Amino acid sequence: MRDTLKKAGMRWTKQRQQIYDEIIDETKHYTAEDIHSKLVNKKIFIGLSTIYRTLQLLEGKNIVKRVPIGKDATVYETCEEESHGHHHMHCSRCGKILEIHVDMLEDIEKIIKTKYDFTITGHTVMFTGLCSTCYHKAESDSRK
Amino acid sequence: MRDTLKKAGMRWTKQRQQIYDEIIDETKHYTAEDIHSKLVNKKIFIGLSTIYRTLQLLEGKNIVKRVPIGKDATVYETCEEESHGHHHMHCSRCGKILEIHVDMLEDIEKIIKTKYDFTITGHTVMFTGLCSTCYHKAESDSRK
DNA sequence: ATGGTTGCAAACTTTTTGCACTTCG
DNA sequence: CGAAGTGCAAAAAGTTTGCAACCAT
Repeated sequence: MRDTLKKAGMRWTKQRQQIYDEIIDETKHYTAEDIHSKLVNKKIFIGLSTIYRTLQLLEGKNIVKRVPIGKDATVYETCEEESHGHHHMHCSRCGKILEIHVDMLEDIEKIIKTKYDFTITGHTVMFTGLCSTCYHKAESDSRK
Repeated sequence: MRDTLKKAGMRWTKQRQQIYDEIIDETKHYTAEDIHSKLVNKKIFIGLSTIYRTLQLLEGKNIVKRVPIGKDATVYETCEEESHGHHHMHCSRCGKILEIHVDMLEDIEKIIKTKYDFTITGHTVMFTGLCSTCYHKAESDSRK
């Protein structure tokens, strides 16, 4: 990331390093607010606007990407190095987000390239439904 | 839609009818604002908040669904009756949204049910990349 | 030195909410 | 009639922006 930014003539600042530290080991999803409060907990004070600006920057550089979760704030996740990674399942009852690790889109992407001449650089898949727990709860609710 | 709402003990009002008329024949995407201004153009005045409330309601009833497009406002589309329908491709250069009509997730959904016991009721797929036009433009740009 | 970067506060946008009034059933 | 729905205006919530000070290179 440091090199990517430098190559683009941008600077590697203390703030960017600190944001980077927050999101790099992160397998989870986060909003600008999330990062801000995690830093505040560590007594590190960075302006919220800096975080917004940094996330936008990193999105443009394909270091983070938005995930279509959360109807209020913009949720991001750190892009994975290898291949295409995981997908999401969103339980419409409890709101939980689960990750799926199933290889699935490789073949489809080839078809799309052939059929539509669209060059794919990334994708987001979100399944909606009921997680195991909620599915069973919903069943027993309906028996009442 | 009328029956769906009535069954849930909700009322079929003039406003809901008018919003319904706007979105039903719609193959496109729309925001609350879009619907509002289309109605205003037809000299129909409905409070914006009513539209927000209605869209939320319809989302819960699976009549419309959000699509992860547009970083500013919430974009919806009307759910399709049959099967699972289409998916989206978002060109990161020109911003155009293209629709893909490729059957793809049926098999994967079965796998997910078995592997994760997650009951899928819908899904959203968004591919990011370059459309044919932009891909060729980008190529020639890099030769300059 | 110089131009990208930050912090702060103010501005903006989108979405939500309280409440009195209206309307469907 | 009574409960659900609407409109309006005010409030929230999230995000962006202008600008002076700051600091990597």
